[in-house]
Amino acid sequence: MNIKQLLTEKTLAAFTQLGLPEGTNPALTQSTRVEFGDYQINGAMGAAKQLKTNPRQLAQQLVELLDLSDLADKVEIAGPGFINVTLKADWLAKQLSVAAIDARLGVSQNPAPQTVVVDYSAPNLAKEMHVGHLRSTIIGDAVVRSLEFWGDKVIRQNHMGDWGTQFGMLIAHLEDKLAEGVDLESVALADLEDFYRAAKKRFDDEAGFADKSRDYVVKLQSGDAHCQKLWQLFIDTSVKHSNDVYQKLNVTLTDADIKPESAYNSMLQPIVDQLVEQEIAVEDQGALVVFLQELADKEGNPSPFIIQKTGGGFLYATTDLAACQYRSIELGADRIVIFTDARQALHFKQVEITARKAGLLADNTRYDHCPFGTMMGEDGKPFKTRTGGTVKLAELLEEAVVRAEAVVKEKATDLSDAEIAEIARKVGIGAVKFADLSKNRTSDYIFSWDAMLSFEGATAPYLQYAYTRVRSILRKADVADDFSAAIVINAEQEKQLAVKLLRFEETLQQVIKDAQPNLLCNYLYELASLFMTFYEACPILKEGVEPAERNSRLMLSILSAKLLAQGLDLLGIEVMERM
RNA sequence: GCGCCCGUAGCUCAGUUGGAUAGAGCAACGGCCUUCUAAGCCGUGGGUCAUAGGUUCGAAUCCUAUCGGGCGCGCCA
Repeated sequence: MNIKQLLTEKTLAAFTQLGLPEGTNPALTQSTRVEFGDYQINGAMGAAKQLKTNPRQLAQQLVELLDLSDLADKVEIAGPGFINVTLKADWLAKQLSVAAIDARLGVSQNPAPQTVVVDYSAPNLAKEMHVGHLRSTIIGDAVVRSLEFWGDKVIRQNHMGDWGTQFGMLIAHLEDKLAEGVDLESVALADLEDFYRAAKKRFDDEAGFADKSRDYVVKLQSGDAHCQKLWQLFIDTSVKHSNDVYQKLNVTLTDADIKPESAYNSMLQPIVDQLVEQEIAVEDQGALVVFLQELADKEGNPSPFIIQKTGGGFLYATTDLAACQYRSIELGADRIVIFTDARQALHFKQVEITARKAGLLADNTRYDHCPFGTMMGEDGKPFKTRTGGTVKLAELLEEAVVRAEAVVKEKATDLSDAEIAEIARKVGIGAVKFADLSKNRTSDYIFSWDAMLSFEGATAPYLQYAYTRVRSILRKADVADDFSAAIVINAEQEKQLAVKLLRFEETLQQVIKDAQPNLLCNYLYELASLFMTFYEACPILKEGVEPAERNSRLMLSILSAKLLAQGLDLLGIEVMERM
């Protein structure tokens, strides 16, 4: 059930009857204030402007043509030409009855499933995952889950960085460590960050090490068996580390989704040759460059895009072009969605333009680079820890669980240690994820331990708590999930909750269209908040509640619980029976 | 120098394709637990939407300029 879509269709039909030009925007939105009803049609004003007629008169004509008698009990014209629609309680109740017993909770079936390639997480395997990787990983995963719930075919792509120049340095260092007889797992690669730092120090300070490193990159990329073997050891360990983090984060990525940079190796030379052949790339100062007039500055200087270095080396530009071809042509993607930070915006514009010119990206493949801001410290400057490093993601997650456990222990007295540990894990991880997922800004964002680990207010624990409150009632009432009863909406709190419950699909559509899970976070918070208000105001199992009212409210509670759990699951946040 | 993103309450942020009186949370203050879990609920205060122009019935949203922040601009990814 998508009320907005339903009303939009009806409004458009009335527009057509009025003889308005096709494509006139009905501008139908959720009402901004309760006293304006549930939905408002703002399109009459825009249309009147085009036709140079009186907006209120046009709105009047529109209202006469609009037949909303089955679902609305008020359709009023207000102000300069707003049309306010107030939904009928009976109609809402009927829709809710359907949704409550529906496996998809009232969300319609995707009429035209698409193949969507989603590129997210993409850690650099030379280093340990740090907090900067959080956004791409969990936003991407939330969008993936949403797309799959809607019914699209999703192909996850973890574009891991495993082929860069740092690997020469790491392999050289690893070789020396192994020669010293150091155990690989427990010592050498136990802490990837330390290992990287040690290698980097030698690269900067130790005579001959830098040359050896560069030599090893060339050997690695040209297929030297020894280098590849060492490299593989390193990659395996690093991937294992990433998998640990994914598991802790409740992220759906698996080894099957890994399509690292190295996987495109054999495609690079042919693509470069093709671009030269097509005269898209030209030689300039020894390198092969694509000059993009589309991104020229004011003076008309085209934007340069290097696809092959002097000396024949490839760059990430080349790899990303190969990824375009693989995803668009080979996988047949209708849409490619890439989650990286905003610093790469220009790069991906260059990739798209070049790939389209060269036919590496089909015309009917939509290419969405979804950027997000750079992470800043609490002082508003680029984020660094006191020691100048980064906060490890694994460390943040551990801290979250520890802090959550302290709170759970304080609040809950009748839970076993095992239950406490489980709740702390879900609450802690959920809090970290929700704190990040609920922000939309494409601008820079501030990393703060306290904000990340807050359990009060608009946080995951608030939503989880709302869920446990409903479950507690349902346990007490001893009703099954398929409990069915007539829904009657009387109280204002019931009405507000009812409308919100029926807006899940609207929200889901928006999340998918814009690749913005924060809209789902907002929705779920509002849903939980309205449930809390309903819970406080409308007794269910207390004495004096008529059976019909009790059962109706139980129905609202059941659907609230199901939607909260489903919505949180799309965000990769777990719920629990009690906390 | 050129380009991209951004500037909303003390702090962190929402604000749907331009809509009515700009909303939450935190912090502050005042209420609410003998009754469905107080990680909660109800209420109060707090804003020249960076600044100045412009477009129009209507601008936080669109355009221009200025100031401020971040980032990017050829052989790292």
